[in-house]
Amino acid sequence: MTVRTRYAPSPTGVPHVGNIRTALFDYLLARHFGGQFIVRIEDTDRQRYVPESVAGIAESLRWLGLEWDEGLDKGGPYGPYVQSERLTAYRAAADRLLAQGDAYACWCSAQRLEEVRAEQARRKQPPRYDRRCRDAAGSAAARREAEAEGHSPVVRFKTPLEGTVSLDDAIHGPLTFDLSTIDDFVLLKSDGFPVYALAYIVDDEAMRITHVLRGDEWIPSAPRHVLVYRALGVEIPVIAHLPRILGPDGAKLSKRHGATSVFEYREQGYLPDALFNFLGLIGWSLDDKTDIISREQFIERFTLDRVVKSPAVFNVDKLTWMNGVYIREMPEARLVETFTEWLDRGLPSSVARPLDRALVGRIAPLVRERVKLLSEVTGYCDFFFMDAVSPSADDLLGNAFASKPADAKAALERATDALEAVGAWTHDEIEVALRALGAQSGMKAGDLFSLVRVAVTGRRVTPPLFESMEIVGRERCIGRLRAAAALL
RNA sequence: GGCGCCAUCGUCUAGAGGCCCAGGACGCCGCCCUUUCAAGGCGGAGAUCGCGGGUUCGAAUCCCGCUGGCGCUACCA
Repeated sequence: MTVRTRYAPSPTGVPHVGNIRTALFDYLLARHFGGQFIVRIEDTDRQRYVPESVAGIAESLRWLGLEWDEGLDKGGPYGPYVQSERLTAYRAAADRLLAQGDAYACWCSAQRLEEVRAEQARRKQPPRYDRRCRDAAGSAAARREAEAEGHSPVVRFKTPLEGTVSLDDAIHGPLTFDLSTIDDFVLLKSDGFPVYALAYIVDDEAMRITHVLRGDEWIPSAPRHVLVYRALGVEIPVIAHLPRILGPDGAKLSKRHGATSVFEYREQGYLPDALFNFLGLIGWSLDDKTDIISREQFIERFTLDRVVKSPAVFNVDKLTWMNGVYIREMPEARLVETFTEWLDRGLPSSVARPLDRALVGRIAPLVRERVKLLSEVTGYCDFFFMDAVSPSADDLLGNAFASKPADAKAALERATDALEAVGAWTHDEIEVALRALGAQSGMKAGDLFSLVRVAVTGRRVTPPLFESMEIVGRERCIGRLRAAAALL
């Protein structure tokens, strides 16, 4: 039997990293066993439906490199892969349950349901449907009211009153629930749309899904699902409830903790490879020491039995570190391409486009090991691209010259002279000249260098100075040195 | 209120009775390298394995109880 997993998001907003981690595990499990990874849209909640988010889901999956085999824009043999287009199947399943006596029509109004719950709350009873429509008399009465008010019925599952239900979770092991705590839940809403518990089971069967992965907030409703599987005569797939991803305070990861959307991470300059690796390590591990893991390795090694039960806090610092690792390990050509993209976005419009790739190619080696986020690239190398820089006097003087600007000005002038005299404009020659100047003028080398650094780059923190100067070129360096001297 | 899930350094985790007075990684702190910042190297602090009982010659690992955190309790997923 081939393994078929599915990622079944609700199109209600932007793709959340917690959600996408489930997709990642679905993907890995399917690939590990050489099976199929399917994406199905669960748009049965018409209130929360956001049409544009379907495209966002596809985009985030593609960006992360979670290529699917069926669904979304790909179609496939078991389509449609959108629940709103499968309504007849749910209706048919509901009718079957109705005919079998496993379900019944409930005519109670939303208002009555609310009143019942309020009353139960008042009495400190667990809020639950009171099963008024479960028997003929109650149903008939409710129906008269409903028809007077003009509202349609829902279909409810007729939950057995006593006994237990169990399921064997692939991660949590056996889970058992008391039927007396489960009420008669809704299967089909009055608008004709199914509720999750009916829709996913019908679809998973139709689509031959073998493994269901979802967040463990679903555990409490799992027994209902077992009831539906049985009533429908559907074989229960492997069910795995994944540990959730939390914010630093232990609560559900949300906006107030920082970025939650996959796109926000992309915007901040995280690499898909890094996010893939990081997310793959939330709730799963390869062994006791490996944390940089290639996609191939993930696929080769991923199994459900190494998924942990406990929830995990999303540790952005580690993601950021990991992103730096991936940037450092990126092949040269791809690095240049990536840096060029980010520079194109980040550099002021005064810099001529298209950007000089050869130049980026010379800069990249100097910058790659200092960058943790791609969004930082521009800040490290804008001065290579600009005609002039505009350092502040304070930055120029730093601590060393704070009280003696005249000395700084003199040093800048002497540096200008020394650099004009340099033979070949290479970083070695530049360094020799500047060191000689430092030694003969009695300045600390570091003080002189940082003065020159700010003058040439406009910044206090930069890639290595001499290599940078070599790339910036003699003309521009000397011009910037003069401009800086004039500033003091 | 009811039901449920979870519980090893701040964080992610390794650990499936002796290899563990608990290993790795991020972060943090030192030192080295060094023209800034990184990267890199070396070292360090950091977990009475939530608590209390058992079982066992021996428990982070098995059992029971407790506590804490979190979740569910919708015609949302």
